[in-house]
Amino acid sequence: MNYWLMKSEPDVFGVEHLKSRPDKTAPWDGVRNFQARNFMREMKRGDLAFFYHSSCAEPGVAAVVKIVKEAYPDHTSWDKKGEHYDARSTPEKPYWYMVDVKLERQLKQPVLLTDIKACTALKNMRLVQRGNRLSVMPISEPEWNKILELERKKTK
DNA sequence: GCCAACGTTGGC
DNA sequence: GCCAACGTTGGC
Repeated sequence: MNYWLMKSEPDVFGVEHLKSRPDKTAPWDGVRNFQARNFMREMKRGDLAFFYHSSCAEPGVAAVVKIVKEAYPDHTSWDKKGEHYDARSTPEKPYWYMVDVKLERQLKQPVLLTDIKACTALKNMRLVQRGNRLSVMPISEPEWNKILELERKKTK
């Protein structure tokens, strides 16, 4: 099993949106970055990911989600009227992919970016390295556990 | 295949 | 809203 972190802007699609979806499940569409796409294609059903809120007042990990459907073509890429349209992608030759995620649980207290930055054990995370802009990234098991530990500490 | 210009991300 | 840092594009 692998661990991941996936970023989304809560104003556009946050944990609250996911929660309100049928079966608390939604496609992770709109990723238009090769590295992020490739990571999504490596995801396996049952993998866990942190749902990270970016570009907001308090950026940080807000929830745990589970990958419930492995990578399949992102149909928003051939919707000409949509925001995520890309002429290179067609149903015959898809260019971009997405996975389905299901809300596992919302964190009792979000683990904020400031918390993560303050934690020496998490120094090597891609998330906190300079100029990081990747929206989907792998996380090591120790890092995964450390973040959950930070959650427990905050909840106390 | 290099690299400048451009657009985007995302924290502050 | 600013701007640093990065990925992508396109001219050569």
